[in-house]
Amino acid sequence: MQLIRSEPEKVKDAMAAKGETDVDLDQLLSWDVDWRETLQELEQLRAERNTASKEIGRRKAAGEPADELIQRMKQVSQKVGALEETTRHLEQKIEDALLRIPNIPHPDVPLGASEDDNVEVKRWGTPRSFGFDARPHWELGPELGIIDFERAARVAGSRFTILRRAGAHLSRALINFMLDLHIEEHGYEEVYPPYLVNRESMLGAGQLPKFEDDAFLVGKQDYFMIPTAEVPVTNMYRSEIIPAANLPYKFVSYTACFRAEAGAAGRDTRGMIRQHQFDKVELVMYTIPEHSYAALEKMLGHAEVVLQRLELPYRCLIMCTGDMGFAQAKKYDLELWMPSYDGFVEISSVSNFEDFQARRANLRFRRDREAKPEFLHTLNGSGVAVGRTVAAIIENYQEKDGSITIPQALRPYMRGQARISI
RNA sequence: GGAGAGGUGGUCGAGUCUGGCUAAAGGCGCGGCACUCGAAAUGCCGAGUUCUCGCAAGAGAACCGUGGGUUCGAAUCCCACCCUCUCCGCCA
Repeated sequence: MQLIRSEPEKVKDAMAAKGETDVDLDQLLSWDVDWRETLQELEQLRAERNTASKEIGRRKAAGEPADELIQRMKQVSQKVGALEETTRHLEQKIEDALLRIPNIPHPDVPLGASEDDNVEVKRWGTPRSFGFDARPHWELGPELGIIDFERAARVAGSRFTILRRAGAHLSRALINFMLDLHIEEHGYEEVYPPYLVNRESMLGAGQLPKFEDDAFLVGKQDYFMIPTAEVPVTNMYRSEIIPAANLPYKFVSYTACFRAEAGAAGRDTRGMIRQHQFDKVELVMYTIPEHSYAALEKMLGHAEVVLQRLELPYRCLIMCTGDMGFAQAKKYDLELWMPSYDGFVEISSVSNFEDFQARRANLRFRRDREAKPEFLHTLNGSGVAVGRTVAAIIENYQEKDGSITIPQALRPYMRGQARISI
């Protein structure tokens, strides 16, 4: 709010860059003025009431009459009540508007309206030339008996997958491989959080109020199924004040993720690219503000190592203002080469949220004992999405006879198995 | 699910019956100072958060799990909800 008061133009520019039109800033500013005016009046009346109440207490103790003062305070209290009502009303409107204002993009981020304006910053590996007709994972998987789409549809519906035998094993191997890599080589702490979270956590991570339709809401308890481990993990320290000496926190978390994919009807309907449920190994960091951009580059590197060890060709994009999302200040996407798409498919996105989530979730740190609490910065990145990696391995490592070679790095996690065949 | 107990500051813990003098005793922990060659022990002093007004010094308001209510006035009384603990039942 302070930023909006002092630099409304900057916020307006940011909203324009992200294509957000939800909030009328001038309206918001005028509510703010009203709020401060009524608040002043309210506080003055409360102060009056407080002193009078003390006086009443004193008089009663001394046996002096206080009826006339009490009568007067009745009036004052009534006014206080009315003013409290109006401030509360204004606060709610202001709060609601504030929650719908997007994060301000970092100055480095390219301006743009859509994914066409994203900038490719890196390409690693070369897509293999097969020398035969490469086939999609949604054919190879069922043929090998390692993916079962039909029965998944029977059991749950569309956009669900059943992995079987070597498919399930491959997925489990990937999870363990990624976790071990980030824990042992990159120094992350492993976290296994709840899959159901309360509304406050969704708000804190910036999923609400804007993206309520994308989440699954469970039961009458107001539990949301997590769309990513980012939600529980960035909320772990909600409303705590962390000593700066403890930072950065680096967490790696494997969870299933659940998404309604409400806006994606008809897209990626074949295969296991876009699912209501998928597995993901997620990286989350809490840093002090000066360190967050260096941490972003490091985290991006950590995600890249996964793909490099698996020897899967990928590219890295920096997302433009219009495509990067509501809560992020700067975001990279990693995209894997997917033969069936004859193109790249997102496998990881690594973002700096600066203090956007920290403000919502009230995540603070203290530089030293005397210092005032400040908001810290949060980052997260996929390290990486498991289901899509399974699909990419099947497609990129397929052989002419329809079998799948298992990447070297995964074999220790597959009891040495080198090939999946019928 | 049944029965009971409880949620107070960094932490432990009083205060709640009997509403006002309570930002809230006391202990521990923390910071500073004194004593000491240094340390321990001891003594003294100091530390909450958010918001509003103000250039500032400062003034004021709110906060005792959350939200309502009663009252001139609520940590304290009433209602609802959330959470924790103990016992019983059920359960992977």
